[in-house]
Amino acid sequence: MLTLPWERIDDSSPIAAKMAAWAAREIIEQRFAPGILLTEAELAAAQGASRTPAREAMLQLERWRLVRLVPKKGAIVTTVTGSERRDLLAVRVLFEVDAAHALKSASGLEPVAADLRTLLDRQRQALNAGDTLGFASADYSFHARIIRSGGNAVVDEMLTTMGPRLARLTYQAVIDRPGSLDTLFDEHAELTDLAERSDADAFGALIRRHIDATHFA
Amino acid sequence: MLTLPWERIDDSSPIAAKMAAWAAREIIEQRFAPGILLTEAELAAAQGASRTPAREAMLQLERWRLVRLVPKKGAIVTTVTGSERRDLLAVRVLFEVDAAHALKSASGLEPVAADLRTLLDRQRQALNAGDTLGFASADYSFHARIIRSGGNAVVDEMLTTMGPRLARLTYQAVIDRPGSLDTLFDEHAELTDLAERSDADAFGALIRRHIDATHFA
DNA sequence: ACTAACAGATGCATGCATTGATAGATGCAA
DNA sequence: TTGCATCTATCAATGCATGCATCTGTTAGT
Repeated sequence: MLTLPWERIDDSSPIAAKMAAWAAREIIEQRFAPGILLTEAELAAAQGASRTPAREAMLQLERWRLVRLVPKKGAIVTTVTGSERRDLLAVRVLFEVDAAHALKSASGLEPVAADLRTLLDRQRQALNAGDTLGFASADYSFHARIIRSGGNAVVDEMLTTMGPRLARLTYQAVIDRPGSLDTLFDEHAELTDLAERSDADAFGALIRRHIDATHFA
Repeated sequence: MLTLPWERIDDSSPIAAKMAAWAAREIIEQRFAPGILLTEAELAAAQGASRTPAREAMLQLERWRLVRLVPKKGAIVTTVTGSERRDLLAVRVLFEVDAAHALKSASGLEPVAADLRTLLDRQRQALNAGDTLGFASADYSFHARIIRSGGNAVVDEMLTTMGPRLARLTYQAVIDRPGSLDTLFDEHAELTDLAERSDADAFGALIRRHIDATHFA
């Protein structure tokens, strides 16, 4: 279903994957603050494992751009800058619009609509429960569902890589500007409506406006 | 300059990076054939190092999708499928068209044109010298220069990740259909011309046609 | 201010346990 | 007796732990 790392970890997952998912959540939920230095030894100790999987987890975290690896020094938790937000969301919207375009000349939006409705509900439930990370995850899944419908495997891979970063953005949007959530919900609902009516052009146009309203208001 | 891995390795690079770059070339130049099984020990022995950096290199190779990592078994060199080609180039063209669009409303195409001319020469020289990988690398740089001009850091990252895969595609196009190179050259030259004339619309349109002609003829 | 020693962290090597595949042996049925 | 399925022992490769060397930033001392 193209979910976020911490949603697909179970007990049998490799330790490295567990540690990466755990650390990603720590960073996104700001228990590891931007700027602080993480070490392999710390990570290993925190998870009761050795440095080897910890190192592997560090590489993952760097791939997700949640930390910046400084040779012979450590891993510094990154700050979400304005330009990162802009660039990241520009790519997401690029993928979304492209997927919407692909859908128009293919199977249509109907198969997607039901899933979007479900994911929208999940978002609302998470928010009501005060589960900010759950909300961010559901928001990611909502957009991922649209993009995935384009059927491009390479796009899928890239979106998966972007996942934790996108979740981090949404998490911060919820924390920093809770008022923007109403708009977000309205637009997601509208997107779902348009999907149900298979209006791909309006769908694409709304996606563009949606980004601006939610993250750059 | 946004180059390929084996172009930015020097003696002081980490062993893991060296091994990954070396193995990537072995795969792209088909000394490691699709389907064969690579092991960490092999890689380590071939480079006179231990398994630890070899493992790290394996993770890179998997990220580049040059191998598929099978747990407790090894790394299988992937095959370039038709769908991979389609999806990969679809993403490249998506980035290119977007970059061209961004340029139109920004600084214009002129600053890019000179670089494209240089890279086009590099392609021709590599081909004359029978340096197929050099040709593929220059081709990548040509497209990368266009995309990078869009100024989106996230796009840059993704393109970098795609680099070895794109080089592999071009390498195989040269090997399999050398006749297609004339078309490729003509179109790259035409793109350069359009860039010099700052005709962004024609530029974008030609990019789309270019992909089809080179890789799906 | 400059230098030198120190401490902490990575980079890399290596050893051990675990696991998945495979070849060979074994037993049973036709 | 031969063919086939199954079971087992072995082996190769990873997953992980750990130890040592190297490098970098810092701090104490002159």
